[in-house]
Amino acid sequence: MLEEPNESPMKSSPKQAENHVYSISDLSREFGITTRAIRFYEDRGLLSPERRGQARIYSPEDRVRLKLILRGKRLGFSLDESREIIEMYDPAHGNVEQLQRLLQGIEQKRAQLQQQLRDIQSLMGELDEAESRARASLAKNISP
Amino acid sequence: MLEEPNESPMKSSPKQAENHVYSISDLSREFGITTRAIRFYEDRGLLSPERRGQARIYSPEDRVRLKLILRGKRLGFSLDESREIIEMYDPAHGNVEQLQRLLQGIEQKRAQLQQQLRDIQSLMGELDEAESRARASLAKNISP
DNA sequence: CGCCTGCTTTACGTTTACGTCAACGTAACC
DNA sequence: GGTTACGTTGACGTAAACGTAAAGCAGGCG
Repeated sequence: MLEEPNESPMKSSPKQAENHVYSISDLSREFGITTRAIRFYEDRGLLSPERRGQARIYSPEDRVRLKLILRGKRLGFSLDESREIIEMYDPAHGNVEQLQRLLQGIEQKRAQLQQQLRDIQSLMGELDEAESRARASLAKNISP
Repeated sequence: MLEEPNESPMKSSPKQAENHVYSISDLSREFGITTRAIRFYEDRGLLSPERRGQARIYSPEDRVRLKLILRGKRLGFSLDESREIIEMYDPAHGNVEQLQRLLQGIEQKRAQLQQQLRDIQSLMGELDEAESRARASLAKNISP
């Protein structure tokens, strides 16, 4: 666990409520991924942690971003897609045209998610049927 | 469009209700994928169409399988995963032990789909928030 | 007959998302 | 001061899912 190098034993300058930080292996352990993967996400522009010398130090915000990346992976998104989605959160879009493109992107993602919802619904139903058939077949094979 | 070579002008032997078949380009057009992709799915064991000479001819069942593959892709499944799911449908599992492994696999997939559902729910909510912020920012920028 | 269209196989190339060393830096500790 | 733990930057390797020619066969047609 990465610890703050407190010069004095007192909590130095509690300027913010959360000054918790993570090392790269902290995050790799927590999420069950390799440090290589985390560095790769940084390479692809999805993370940009602070540095203490050479070492990366991750803020709680970085940790949230990582969670969003992994959620995106569970939904089958590419890293580029996840990056786009994450960029939809921060309000770094002053331009009107950009805001409209953002709204368009949001609408697109929403449509995709609705399609995924439909896909999941049908797959769930089909799994139910498959389970029924399997259970019936089991009952027949166990007590013939 | 691939047509049956009817020796006689009469519909020869209507032994089955559906004797519709598809060429590989029929399917590629219908689903907006390349023939290369379809052949690749066959190579990976997801399809096994009949042959008329060298040419592949696809039945309605093959077409359904292809639809299942593409649905799997939308959900972020690998071709191996999609193959496993498709194999859950057909009742080619006589052995009791295999049936139990099948039930296990079904349960696993169900858990994964439920996780995806949760992920989609939260992402949808976050998209709503992002849209609100964008609209607010737009209103501010348009009539300051 | 030659050409076109559609299909085939073979094979090498590409992108994504990392895995896997290698070689090195640094801080702690015994 | 050597070792151990953890970190770093390359650099090369790899699996998945195709893309992209290249070269050839089969049938229809003007």
